[in-house]
Amino acid sequence: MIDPSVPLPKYLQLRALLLDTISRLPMDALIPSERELCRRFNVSRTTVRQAVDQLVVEERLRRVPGKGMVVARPPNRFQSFADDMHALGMSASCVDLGTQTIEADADLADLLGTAPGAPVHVLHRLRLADGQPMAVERSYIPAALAPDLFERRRPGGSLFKALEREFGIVTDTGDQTIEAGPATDNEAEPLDIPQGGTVFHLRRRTFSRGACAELTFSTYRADRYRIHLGLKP
Amino acid sequence: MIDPSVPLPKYLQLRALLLDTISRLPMDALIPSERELCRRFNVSRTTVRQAVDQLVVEERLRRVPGKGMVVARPPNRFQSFADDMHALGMSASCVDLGTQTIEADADLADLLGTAPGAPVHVLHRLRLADGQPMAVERSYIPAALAPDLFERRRPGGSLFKALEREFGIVTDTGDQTIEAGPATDNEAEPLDIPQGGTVFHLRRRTFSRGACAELTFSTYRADRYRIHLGLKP
DNA sequence: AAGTGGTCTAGACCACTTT
DNA sequence: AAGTGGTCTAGACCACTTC
Repeated sequence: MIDPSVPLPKYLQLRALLLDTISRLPMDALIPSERELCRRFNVSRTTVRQAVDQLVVEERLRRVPGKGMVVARPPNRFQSFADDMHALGMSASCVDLGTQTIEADADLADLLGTAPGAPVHVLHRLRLADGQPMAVERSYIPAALAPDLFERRRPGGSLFKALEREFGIVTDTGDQTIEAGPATDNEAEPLDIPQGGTVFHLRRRTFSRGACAELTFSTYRADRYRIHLGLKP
Repeated sequence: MIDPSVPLPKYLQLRALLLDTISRLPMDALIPSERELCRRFNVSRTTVRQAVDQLVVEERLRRVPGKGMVVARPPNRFQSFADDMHALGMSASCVDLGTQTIEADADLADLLGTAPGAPVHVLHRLRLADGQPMAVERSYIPAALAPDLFERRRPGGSLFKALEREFGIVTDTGDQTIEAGPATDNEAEPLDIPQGGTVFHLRRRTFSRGACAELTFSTYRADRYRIHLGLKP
């Protein structure tokens, strides 16, 4: 199970094994005790605690003194559109408006951190909440990270889930800029709002292990949408 | 220095001592080595590492293998308006438009987590960037937390700094909602924009040890302002 | 009473940087 | 060569929960 000869430290090997176990378990499930893990993997308790500590920081496990360790809710993944709408009590749906694969120009390459001219997948979508238009989105994904994305992706499904399940890309950080202003005619039409109506312009990048995995420009109807953020120092 | 009889664990006592040291040191300063701290405070290396580990997670310290431990940049405090503007390359200033102390109505009490009728300080400010109006803000602070806030606060100075320095209130979490829409006449006038110009409406709450310390409604000119966010899962 | 996580000790060897 | 952080061991006692 744990190979002392492998260059990866024992506690990280153990963490990976625990993560695999956790992912198959329901929330609040009790996992084996620290001392039991020591016996089972033949490592010291310090090593077990080092592995567990990290999972606790990552909010995958909770310690319960006197009881044991239980599986915690998955950490806040980046808000998918569907989750976002459900939190507001609305149903979410999505219409694909088109896909293509282009070569990155200088600006796009700069934002994605790829070489200029590198192939990039583009996904154009209309987001609906309770059946009414809420946003239009244009997503860019470096083709090197997900070569046959459009063949493997379930149309209308979550882009994040496809990246994670089909290509093993788990996003870990991101950045976002938010602007507001009047909609252009091109934007107003699919959103079903008057020309010049107020919209949010969002630009979001999400990163996986230091590389930009996804760049999305969204235009949200400001009359229907409100952004909620939790802040941590 | 470290008292084994006190109920607080040694590693937390040590963490507090280190935090005090760190706060007086410039960024990238080298602090004593782990083994030196063991000798100096007469604790085991495990205990030292436990204290340091926490400060590393909190981004107050960085470890440099082979070198030592250095003071890291202070963690992202909540963006003060001044910091926000400086990041955009603009100078920031502030004009106090008035202060008063009121009794919380039901809505305000709900948002602040105080009892209805509890006294609340209100601070009304105009924010300027490069000398031009950028935002108007209305801040509410439970008077119980900062009784003589208006006597002790430096006019035009940072509210957060005053709460921290004068009342020991350090904010640890927060939430924020962002809307966009046309400005009302009341808002447009001090911001020096046309009636109906696009503005951001921000509502931010910051918490200190579980209690709301501050509630601020801001109206930002959308033609000059852009929101930047770092995202973590 | 037995088991759990929480804290703590006193060592050890490694890869790395500095001198 | 000396010092540093990174990893690891094999114990220990405590407060707590469960039986």
